[in-house]
Amino acid sequence: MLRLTKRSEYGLMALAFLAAQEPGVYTSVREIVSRLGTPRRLLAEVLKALSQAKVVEATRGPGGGYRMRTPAEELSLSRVIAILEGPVNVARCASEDGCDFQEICTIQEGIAQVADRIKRVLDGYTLADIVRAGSGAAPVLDQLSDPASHQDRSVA
Amino acid sequence: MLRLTKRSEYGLMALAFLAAQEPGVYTSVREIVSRLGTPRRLLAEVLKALSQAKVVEATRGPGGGYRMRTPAEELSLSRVIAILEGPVNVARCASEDGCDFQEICTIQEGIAQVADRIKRVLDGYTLADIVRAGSGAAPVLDQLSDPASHQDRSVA
DNA sequence: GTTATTTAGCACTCATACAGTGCTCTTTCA
DNA sequence: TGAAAGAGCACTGTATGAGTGCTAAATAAC
Repeated sequence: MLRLTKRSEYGLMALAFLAAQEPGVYTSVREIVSRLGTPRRLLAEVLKALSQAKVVEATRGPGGGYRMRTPAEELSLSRVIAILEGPVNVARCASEDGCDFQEICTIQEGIAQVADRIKRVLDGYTLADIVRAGSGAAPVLDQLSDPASHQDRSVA
Repeated sequence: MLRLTKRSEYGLMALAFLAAQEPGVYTSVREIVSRLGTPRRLLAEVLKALSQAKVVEATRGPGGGYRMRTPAEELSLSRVIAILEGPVNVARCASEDGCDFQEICTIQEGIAQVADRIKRVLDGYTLADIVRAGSGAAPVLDQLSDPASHQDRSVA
């Protein structure tokens, strides 16, 4: 259905929040949840996953919590999504499993291209870009690679 | 999960097949299925939907079936997907319903940008492009707008 | 060392939507 | 009139997403 899961959304929200904190400071799940209003346990799981993937780091006990580990500028959207909902496979065709119709399917190549292009969009966006966009500024890579600006072939 | 549904895949396969037939000739579901190996009833539903959306046209009775109505060059991927699985909303944030965290969410803008960019990729790809790719050729718009070629910031 | 705080680990439930199928009706051509 | 083909209708099973409860282990403060 070509949509991000809540896990990814919550994860990105939490990461944006953590990235905005004082560097080095730990913020607890309780505190993040009280700000964002997301389901507590779910966010905890998301953060745990991000912690295991070394995107954030955790400390237990009073005063503990999470803080950024990977700089926002180096954290791609595709990485976050891969951690929270598995690797991005826009089409089964393009996935490792391969498609069931390999022999006769004429769209495989084309779909793979599309999937690849979407993948690259996600690769190209960093957490920093996401946050930046929220503050009004345009993401860094717009000038390099926005297909939109060149493209008016839309039919829909 | 950021993936196309089978409906879309089957639909695109069938459309590619129809687009490759003699212009004007009707091809029955039975025949398409016998070639593609997709589940019969499911493909029938998909084609019915495409017919109602005037992408293909149908005739009943012996010798009947489906044929293209919208030229492959004018049929965008996003249109097909919209018909077969509803409008593309990469993130709920970006959807019409709006997100539940509007007040505090700092990633909304950024996500909307990403969603928009993905949407444009899908807008920009036509059935003709998909088919072309399968025959070895590069899609028409690669030279205009492939972000990939400019972009090596991938972290993942 | 006891206590409070906080992450870690584990498994289950509920809701949604995707995938697939059976049967009958209507249209159309031979 | 009969056979072929799409149209209409609704249901079932499965996967995955979303959300929750409880307990254990670590750590800091007292």
